[in-house]
Amino acid sequence: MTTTRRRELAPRYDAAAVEPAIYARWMEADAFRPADEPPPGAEPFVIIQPPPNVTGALHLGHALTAFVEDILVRYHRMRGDDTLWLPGVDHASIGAQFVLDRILAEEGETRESLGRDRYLERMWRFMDETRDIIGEQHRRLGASLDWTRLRFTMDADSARSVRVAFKKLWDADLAYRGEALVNWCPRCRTTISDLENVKRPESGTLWTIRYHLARPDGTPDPDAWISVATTRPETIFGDTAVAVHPDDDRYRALVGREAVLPFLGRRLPIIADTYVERTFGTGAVKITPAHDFDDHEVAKRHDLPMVSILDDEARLTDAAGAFAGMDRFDARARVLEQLAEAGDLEGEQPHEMLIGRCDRCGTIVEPRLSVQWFIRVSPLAARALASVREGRTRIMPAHFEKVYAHWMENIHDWAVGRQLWWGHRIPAWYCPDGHITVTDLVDGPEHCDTCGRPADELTQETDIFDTWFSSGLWPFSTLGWPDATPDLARFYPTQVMETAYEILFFWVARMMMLGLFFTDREPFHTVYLHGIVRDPYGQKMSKTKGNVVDPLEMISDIGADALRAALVSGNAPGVDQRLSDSKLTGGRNFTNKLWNAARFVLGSRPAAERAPVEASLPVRWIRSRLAEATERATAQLDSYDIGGYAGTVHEAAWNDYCDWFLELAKVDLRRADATDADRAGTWLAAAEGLALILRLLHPLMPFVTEEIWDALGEVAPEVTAGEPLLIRAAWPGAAGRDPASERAFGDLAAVIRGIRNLRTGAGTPAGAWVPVAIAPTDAAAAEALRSESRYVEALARARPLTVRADADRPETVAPSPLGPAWLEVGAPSDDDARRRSAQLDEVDRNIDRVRDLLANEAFVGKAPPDVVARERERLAGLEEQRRQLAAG
RNA sequence: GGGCGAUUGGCUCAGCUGGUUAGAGCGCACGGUUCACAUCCGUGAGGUCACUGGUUCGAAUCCAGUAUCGCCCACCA
Repeated sequence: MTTTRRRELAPRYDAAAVEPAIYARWMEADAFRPADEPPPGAEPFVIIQPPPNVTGALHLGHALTAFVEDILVRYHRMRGDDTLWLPGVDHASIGAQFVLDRILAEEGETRESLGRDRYLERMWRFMDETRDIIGEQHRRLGASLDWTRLRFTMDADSARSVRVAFKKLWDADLAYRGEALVNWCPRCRTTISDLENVKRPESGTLWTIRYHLARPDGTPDPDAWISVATTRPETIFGDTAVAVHPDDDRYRALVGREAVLPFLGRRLPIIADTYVERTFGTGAVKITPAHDFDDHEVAKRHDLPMVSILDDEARLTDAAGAFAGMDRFDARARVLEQLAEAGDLEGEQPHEMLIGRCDRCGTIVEPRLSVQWFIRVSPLAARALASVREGRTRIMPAHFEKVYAHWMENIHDWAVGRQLWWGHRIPAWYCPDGHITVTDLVDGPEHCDTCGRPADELTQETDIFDTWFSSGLWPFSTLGWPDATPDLARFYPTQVMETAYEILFFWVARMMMLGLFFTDREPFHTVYLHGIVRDPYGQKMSKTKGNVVDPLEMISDIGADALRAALVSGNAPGVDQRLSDSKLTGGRNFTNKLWNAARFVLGSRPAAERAPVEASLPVRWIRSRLAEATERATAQLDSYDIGGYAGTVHEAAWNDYCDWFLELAKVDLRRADATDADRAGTWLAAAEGLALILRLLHPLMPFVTEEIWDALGEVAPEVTAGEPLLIRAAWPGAAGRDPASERAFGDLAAVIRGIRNLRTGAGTPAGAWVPVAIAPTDAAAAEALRSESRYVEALARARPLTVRADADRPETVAPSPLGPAWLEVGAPSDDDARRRSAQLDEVDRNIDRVRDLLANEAFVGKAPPDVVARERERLAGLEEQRRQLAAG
């Protein structure tokens, strides 16, 4: 005699207590780390985590990224793939400096007061304080990252990858130093990329200013002028020409003459260029080559001088004469004032325009001429584009491939230098003779590559790299590149890059370009882009709007599993989603449902030994249904349809297993005439079903499933295969479909639904037992009804259930494939009659439709045979329904 | 100015390469304190799939155009 073991699950699931304990158990079991050797024959499955910023507090975007990746990783791990999910943290140079500068300000220090070395020391201390925070937050999400491989973009290995990469680019003539116009943030005091220069419409003013024409002696003619329109009068000091459209009759005579620049008296040629819009402003444009991208192009075409007038903090330089030292906006006011006094301010009007602001600090960005390091990207972009065009890397959703292509085709050289301190310093050294030496040696070059001058006469470049340069190497630098490490051989190229579509250009494009150049392989074969998580009204979440949902708060409240279900359900790649309370509640309710189903199963084990027993129809049915769910879920995960997978397992668990199967199982567990073996068999099937559902659900809701698995394993190790940890359990196989049982049970369920329907129509109290009769359509139906009657009775609360001929049936029946069923109680009401006639009408409409379809020779002739056969079958079913409804 | 996407019941969204009577969750109505769960169960109402044409035996799905909304890119100072 064996004793039946039980383990009680708490009446309520306490996520806040369970989740940390489960995570600790996984860590203790070292469950996230791939085996030391790849399992024989196993396919690799590798995701390199997009490294969150070291300064970043966890937001829903991180959470969604982590959830999608964790689902894929847990799934592949269960499948036995050689699975690695590698975590990282990004040093976020400009972002980190922004944060540290604010802290320093509170301490009464500044970047300058500390100087580069002390500033960096301070930064490293700051890093030590903050580096682990984001990882800890990811652990609360349930992210099963291999923490033993945690990487930081500023660690020594990354630094070497960066140096080696840059040296290779330099040697291949893909890195160069040159003068160009760049976006300058006067507050961060660095160059920023086009992508970091965020342009938004703002209201400004368009001023009209008179530039007097030059008389032969070079002095301004008080009676002749050309009026130019500008939104930035302070740039006047940098003007080197005035441009008009070549076909503009108003100005044709002036082309070739000269105007005089106010304040400075510089003579400006009046040139013709098609860049000028005749209809805008006055049709004449002041050309400021050093502070405007368009003007810069014009200047290059016309060989104009370029005069820089702004310093690092956007104060005017000596080039502005008396205005030198003035802030750009103060200067604007003074310039306007003085022009007005001189009578040369002709007019002003409000003007809507695009203003570029620094993505980081919001300061208005200033185009500025400077000498910078660039990456020549066109050859890199060509390869990166071909990889996607030719399908070696797929982007999901697919329409982003067009966006990607468009960007790659119009790409400009990448200004990679940043005038910041926190980051990887560009490994270039200058010799007094002007030679440049680039090296990947950690201590710098031994001598000038060109003239051999010793190292102590060389000076290193002070600029650092754009953060995205080290990020662009991430898929392989994290695995040991440039060394041929075992990890690199084993895990590269990776499989999936999952990230927000917002950083397709920032990051994905750069990884593609650099990955192909350095490794000759696409760094991943699938790019999964997720959308933005918005508030219930479709607004972007932001601190200033106060509509931010904090994932950690949600986790304390409803648990990580619930948040995962809420965020992932119904989510499609590339589509923004609105996160509402009802979704979050839905996630919480689902964990609760699962918990309670498990409580029921664990608590209802009959005190009997397991014995072989013929499986009941519900048991055969649920096995088949779960096999089908497994098949679908597997296909959906294989095709990265995460939302679809969540829907599939949700429906299988809640609808099929809980609402139908467990109710049916109760019938057999509780009926008085069941044998011990029957009960044991039913319970075992329920436990097996639960175990299967736990496996299917584990990637979505790892904590609650793991906790239930633990309890289930104690009670019934035979269904958990003795595997103590669900995270290590095998993903189920999809075999076991049983169409005959599905069909048989489908018929029975139709009878049950029909009777429930009649009850509601008749206003029968839900708890009341009602006598029901059913007239089987044939002998097989009669047999089915008799052998399965107990299920119909219990689920429809129909007792007694009589199976007999329909001689005495009333008009109101519930038609079903097994025959019409009716309540043997009370007299038919008016409602009944209305229902019946509505039902008849609908059936008739459908019969007509299908008959017409089948009478259409074009349909029968051209539609595939299986479609025609299906319609024939449907017609037969409808006609049977009609017979049953009408016979009364 | 270019490009991309969206438009499906009150709300949020699924509906892949065209093939049952277009689905789900929430909300709503009605009925339920049956010993897993009221964070639940059962039943139901509610949609001419934005509009107009076209292709097809068959269109929410493919094509063209229109309208509205959203996003990205871009050199009107």
